[in-house]
Amino acid sequence: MNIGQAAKASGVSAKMIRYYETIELIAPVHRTEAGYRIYDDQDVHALRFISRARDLGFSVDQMRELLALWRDRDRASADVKAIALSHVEMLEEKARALQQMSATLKHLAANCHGDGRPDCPIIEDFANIQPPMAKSTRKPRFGAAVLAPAKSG
Amino acid sequence: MNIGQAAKASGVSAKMIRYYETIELIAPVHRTEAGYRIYDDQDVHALRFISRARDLGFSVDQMRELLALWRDRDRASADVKAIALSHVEMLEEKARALQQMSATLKHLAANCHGDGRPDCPIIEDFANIQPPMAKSTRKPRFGAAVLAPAKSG
DNA sequence: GCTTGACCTTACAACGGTGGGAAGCTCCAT
DNA sequence: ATGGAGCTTCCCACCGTTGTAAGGTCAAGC
Repeated sequence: MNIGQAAKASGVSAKMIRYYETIELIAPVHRTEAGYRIYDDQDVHALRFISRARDLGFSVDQMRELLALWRDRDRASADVKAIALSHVEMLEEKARALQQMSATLKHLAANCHGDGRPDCPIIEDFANIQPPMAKSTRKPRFGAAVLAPAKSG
Repeated sequence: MNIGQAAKASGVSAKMIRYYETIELIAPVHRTEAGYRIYDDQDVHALRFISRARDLGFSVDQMRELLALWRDRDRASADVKAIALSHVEMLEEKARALQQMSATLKHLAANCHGDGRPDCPIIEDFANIQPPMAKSTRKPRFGAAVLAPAKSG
C-alpha cells in the first residue's frame, strides 16, 4: 500500500504521515526499490489510532505515551486511564477559560447600544482597564494559539 | 518612557511590543538620538488596549480591526458589537468542541477498570474505530494548536 | 517505445505568537 | 573609568500543518 492509500485509509494526510515518521512518532516503514514507502494493515491501524487521538485533542507527546501503552501488551489499564483523565482535566480547564472570555465579551456587548452612536462599552473597557498585574502574578493568556481557526480535517 | 517601562505599564512584553511594531499592528514610535524607543501615555494606553484584547482571545487580525475602530471617533458602536459578538460565537464553538472531546474521553475512562489488567476501552476505542470519513466530509479537528499549553503571562 | 498524468520522493518555507539568546551600543551610578 | 542594567537588531526555536518546487516512478494508452 502506497502512502496515498494509507493516508486515505487512515485519515492522516500523506504529508503528516511523513512528518510523524521524521519526528519518530511512528517507525520508518519498508520501501520499494524505488524508495516508495509501503504500508500494511498494521501500519494503517496505528495511523488510525493516531488520527483518533488527534481528534480527541491529544498532543504529539501524549500520543507517544499512548502508542507506547498500546503496543505494550502488559500495560496496566490504570496507566492509560490516568493519561486520559489528566487530559480530560486539561480540556475542561481550556473550555472554562473560553467560556469565561465569552461571558466577559457578552456582558460588554449587552451594554453596547449597537447603533450609530460612538459610545461603546466594549471599546471603553479595552481602553480604560487598570494596569495589568505584575508579570509573575498574571494568569496565563489564551491567545491565538488556542483560538486559531482549525484548518485541518 | 523606555520600552521596558512601557512593557511593565502595559503588560505587553518588550519583545512583543517590538514584534507588534514590525507587523504594523502599532505605529513606530519616536526614538531618542541613540535609537531608543520612547513611549508616552497614549502609546501605553494603546498597548493596554492590546493586552486586554489578547486576554480576551482576539487574534492579531481582529485587534487590527478593533484598534482601527478605537482610533476612529466616528466609528459606529454597531461595528464593534458585531466583531465582539462574532468572536463570542467562535469562543463558544471552541468551548463546545473541547467539552465534546472531554465527554468522549470521560465516557471511555469510566468504562476502564483502571487496575493492573491490560484491558482498556480507551485504547480499544483508539485502535478499533471505523475508518474515518472521506477527507471532504470530515469535521475540523481541534488539535495541538487549540490545546497547546498557554505559556505566556 | 513514448507520452501523459498521477503519484511518489526530498527539501524548504510559511503560518501565528512568543521566548531565548548573541553581539553590540547607551545610559546612569558609583 | 568601570560595571551593569537596559536598549538595539538579528536570527533561531517551538508546535502542527500546509504549500510548493524540482525531480523520480509507475501504469495506462497510443
